[in-house]
Amino acid sequence: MIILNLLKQNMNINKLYDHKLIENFWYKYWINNNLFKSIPNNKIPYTIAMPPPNITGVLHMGHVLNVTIHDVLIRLNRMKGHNVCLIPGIDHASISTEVKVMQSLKDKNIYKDIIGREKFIKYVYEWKEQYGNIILNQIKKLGVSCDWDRLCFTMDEKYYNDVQDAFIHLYNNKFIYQDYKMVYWDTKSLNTVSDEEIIQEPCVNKLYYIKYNLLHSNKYIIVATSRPETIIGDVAICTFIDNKIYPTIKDNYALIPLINTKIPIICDHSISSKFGSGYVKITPAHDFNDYEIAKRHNLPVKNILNKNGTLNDTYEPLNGLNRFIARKTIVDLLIKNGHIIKIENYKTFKKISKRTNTIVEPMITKQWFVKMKYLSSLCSTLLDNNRITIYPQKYVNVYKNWLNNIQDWCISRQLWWGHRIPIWYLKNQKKFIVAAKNSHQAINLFKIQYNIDVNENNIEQDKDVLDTWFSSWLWPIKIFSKKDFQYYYPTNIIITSPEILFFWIIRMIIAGLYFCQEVPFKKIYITGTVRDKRGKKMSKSLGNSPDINKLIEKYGADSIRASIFFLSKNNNDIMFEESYCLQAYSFINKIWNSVILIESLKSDKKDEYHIDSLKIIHWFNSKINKTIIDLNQIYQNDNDLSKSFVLLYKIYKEDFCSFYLEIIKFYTKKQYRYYTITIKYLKILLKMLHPYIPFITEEIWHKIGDNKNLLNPLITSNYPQSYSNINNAIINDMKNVYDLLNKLRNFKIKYNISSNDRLDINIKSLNIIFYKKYISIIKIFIQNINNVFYNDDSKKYNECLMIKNDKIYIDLSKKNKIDNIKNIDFLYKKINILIKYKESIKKKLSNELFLKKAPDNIIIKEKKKYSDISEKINHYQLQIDND
RNA sequence: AGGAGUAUAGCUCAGUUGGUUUAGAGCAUCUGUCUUACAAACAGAAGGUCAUAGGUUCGAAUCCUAUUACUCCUACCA
Repeated sequence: MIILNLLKQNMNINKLYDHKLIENFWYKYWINNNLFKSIPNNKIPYTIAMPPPNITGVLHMGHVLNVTIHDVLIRLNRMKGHNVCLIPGIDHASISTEVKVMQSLKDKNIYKDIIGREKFIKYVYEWKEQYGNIILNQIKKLGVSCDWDRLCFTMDEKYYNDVQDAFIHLYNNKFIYQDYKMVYWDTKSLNTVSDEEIIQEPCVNKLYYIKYNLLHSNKYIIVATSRPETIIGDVAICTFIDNKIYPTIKDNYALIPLINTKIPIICDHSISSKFGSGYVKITPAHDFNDYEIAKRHNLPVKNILNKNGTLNDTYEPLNGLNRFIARKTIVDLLIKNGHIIKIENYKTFKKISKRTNTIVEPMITKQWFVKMKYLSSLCSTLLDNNRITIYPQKYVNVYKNWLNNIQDWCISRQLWWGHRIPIWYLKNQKKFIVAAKNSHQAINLFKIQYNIDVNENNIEQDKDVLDTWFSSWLWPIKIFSKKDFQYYYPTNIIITSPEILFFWIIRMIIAGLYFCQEVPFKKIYITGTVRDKRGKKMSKSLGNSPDINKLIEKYGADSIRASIFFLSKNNNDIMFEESYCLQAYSFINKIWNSVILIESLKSDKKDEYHIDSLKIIHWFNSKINKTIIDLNQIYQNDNDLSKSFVLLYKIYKEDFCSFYLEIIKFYTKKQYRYYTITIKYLKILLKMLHPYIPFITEEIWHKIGDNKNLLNPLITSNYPQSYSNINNAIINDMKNVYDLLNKLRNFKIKYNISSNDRLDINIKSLNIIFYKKYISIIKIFIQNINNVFYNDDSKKYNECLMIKNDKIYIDLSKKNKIDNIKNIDFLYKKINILIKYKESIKKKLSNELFLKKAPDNIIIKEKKKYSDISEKINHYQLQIDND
């Protein structure tokens, strides 16, 4: 048998769909014929600015999801006659790029601090040339129809300029200010470090319980700390809110051990009663949480560390000591003076700089901020006025929550790769500041604003660069030329993942409103997150995303795109596993094979239909029109692309292949011709499927009918409109035919009826017309049916099927009867279920309150149900009795 | 710690304003079938106390409250 299979496969090998060949061909064709290109014209535009992936990126499943949704919407709207424009881009990604390039330079023994800023930037550009396009090529492989001529990079000259303009504009309008912020500091490289450059390692640390005496009493309080050397920087003692002892000590002061400085005792909601002693020392200069508390309580900030990690002169015995040696020294002193009550071990994390392997130190630094209060108020009414809609709805609350709690935005980063902050200082006199794009402008401004004459040599530009988001928040407003902006802006939709709703989406809206007085997009479409089978988010760093190139190679881009929609239901998270591609792959295979069948229907003869087959043609006509309408409804309402794709999957696989084609195939054998009408339906189906699976549909489009010319590709064809009325009666009829078929197939299996058996049946029904109309179709699927009698009382065989209230008697006299006991068991099981159901309805109907309060139509329905069920039970009971 | 979300078949999810549903799909499972487009196919079967506990109602998977578990975002662990 296996050999036979192999033989068959080999014979059909040229019939197999070769996705690699076909996908490459069509992408090239689309590009070469400028079919993705968009130029302003008199059509209505449909524009999407694609979220620019990082240049450090490699395509992972999350991108595939995002990018595919983009392309489906774009292809759909292109076919619907819009002037569509999908703008691709890449993001310079300051931090991750700088870290990545530093890493690669480190292997060559090159260090950025040694080679200097200019040379380093040169290396970054070299790196970008080499690796920056990987992700774009992968996007192309997926078939995404971007206008590649509009490719935009956040470090392009024009974009760079725009970012600087935005900063200067905000600065001149007093939205940008300088303030202190706590950041992590690398004491060895003397630089700030970002979260991405920090490794967290679990470790066991010591927790010291230290006695602080009170000033106006002989009591004391115990404070737990892991960093005893910082007690000399204490400015307060803090306890939790419900501490019952607090009222008795709140007007008192605590004395710092050894140095005996008096500090106030406060309480704050951020302190937990469960950890440590319930009292915390507040050292604002050296701890993130303490810094926040100090700000809330107006406490001073007392720095005790030098930038290289040694202690300063706050307390003479520790002056100049390394922070870890200082800890030992002060612990010894505290023990000697009886201030240490106990020392405990506890599990925590230490944060280590990837650059130098030293433990990082919280440090207060001067940074640039954007005032957000007024800016965020610009978007407060957008949702209520429907200027922007969010899909799915569940993110509306998240959006509002973010907007209400928005904090000022720290936009400076101590890096070299990125947009350099356009601020100029007078050397050695930092209080003279101007915002300017270049030294030339700066010199002028110093003269105008401060009346100071300066030259290139005594001014300097701020060394830091801007947060990457400060460039990407301008994305939708700065990717167009001035002329194009009028035409394309605002864009129609933004498609993105939930985690950057705050970082990016809200900020883009703010920028759009502030700089252009118009929202940047009308709809926010939030996709799910792609996870692996264990629920972990798929990402590069975890390495749990499958290699997309390999997946495309194996299954084809169409399959990968389709599987996204099989999985992404309701925009929920996707648990991805490679095996899920198989369903989509077999669907593609199915489509290809169905076309082989359809092409075999081709004939020179004039079309001529068998009278019975017209029903199926009319039915499919209604069905396809209904699908067109249903799809349009989905596209108009919420763009739940998974729902629409599954609808298409079902009509193609179940209605078209399993039903329509099976019947057509049957009549074709009898020399009737159905090619033209079938091609008409196929074309409509291809059009509707094209946005999801563009390659195979385009290929088939050119292989069928009279369409064998490349001048009329599917990608730019017109999207199908509903063209005739929907006959709901026939759709309903066919559903009943389907039910009947199921019952008969069941019956066949139960009674072990072989395909050679020919059986007579007698149908007793009030609706004989229905059976007479469709019996020819039923016979195609159930070839066992021999003579059919209607309401013939002389023919009442024992075996009987109940369908609704119709009875279909089947003569099994020519056939061995099946095992009676088994059959009776089955019938009893059925009766039991029905009796249970009957009871529940009886209970309902005998409930007076139900009869009094429930609406009439419900009561009538329940009564009808009751009588129907009673009859069914009787019917089954009768069968048992007869056996 | 704050905010949001989810809980329905082995898995991924539907389930319209509470009553046409005896809670449905698709995968996976099991059974049957080489059938001239497709065995990566076709046909069939089995599988569920709708997370738990209360409440509202004539009637709850659906509305309300509490609990539990998980996920995400933000901020963190003295």
